[in-house]
Amino acid sequence: MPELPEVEIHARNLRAWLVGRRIERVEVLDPKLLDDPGPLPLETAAGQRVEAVRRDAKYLFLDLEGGVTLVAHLRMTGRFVRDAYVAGPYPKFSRLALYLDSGEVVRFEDRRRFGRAWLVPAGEERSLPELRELGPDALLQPISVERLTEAAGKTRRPIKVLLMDQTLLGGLGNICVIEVLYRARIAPERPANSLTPEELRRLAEGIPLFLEWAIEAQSRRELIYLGEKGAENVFTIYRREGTPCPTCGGAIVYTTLGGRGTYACPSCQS
DNA sequence: CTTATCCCCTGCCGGC
DNA sequence: TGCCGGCAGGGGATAA
Repeated sequence: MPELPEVEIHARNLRAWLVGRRIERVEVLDPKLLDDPGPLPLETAAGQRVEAVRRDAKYLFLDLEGGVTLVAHLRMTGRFVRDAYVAGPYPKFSRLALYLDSGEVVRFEDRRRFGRAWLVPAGEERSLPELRELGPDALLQPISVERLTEAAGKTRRPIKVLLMDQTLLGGLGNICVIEVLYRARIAPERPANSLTPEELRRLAEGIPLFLEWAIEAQSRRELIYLGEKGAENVFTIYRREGTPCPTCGGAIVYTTLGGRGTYACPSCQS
């Protein structure tokens, strides 16, 4: 269930696998992937060489030589994998297959089928309705204290909900926000307009630092999403209800906020 | 306009 | 063991 760090790791993998390779054939294995259709049929990508792979927020972009870009979002359970070509049925949950001139296949797997892909003319990815209001990338264009202060001052929404709003800044999801708020010692339910200048400064500075850390931490082994077999929880408080806070030793508590599971240390975060 | 709730899907886990 | 509710790191649509 990827957020910016996991999507960034995907971008690095895809860059190594795809740049300079030609996509010989495109096979859409689950039409649900195209439920919200883009301007061009995905199969148009066939025969084209991959020039670059980019990431913006939680979106991936494959720039192809023919002046088109394949845009993908992993949603909750999507992932790209690479295999040597073998004949026979696809592994379960395969939604898209890109056959490469190297004899390899890059597949998109997605258990819950929320993932989406679109093909757009180069430079026009922002014309997709979903990307039209997307805010600046949380890592590549870190939010300034001034902009965060301005946005926070305008709303009583909990700060956790505000930070997950992709129109303010793109890339943070449930885990990132939980961990960033813990590091900044701010309670998730605090109304955004109640934060002090010092707290807003800690937050703005802490976001890119956490993202860098999370990318590094999760690059160290194979990327397996939490909840799947073999997953390792590298995070400090996420999914650690009842375990001792590493700072004060008190118990981490679980609540819900905006319909999402939330973890916090009530004595360290206020 | 903002904010809260529901929905899309499927698998897994814990409790009974 | 079997069933069932609850939950899951996404975002959009809809209702208030």
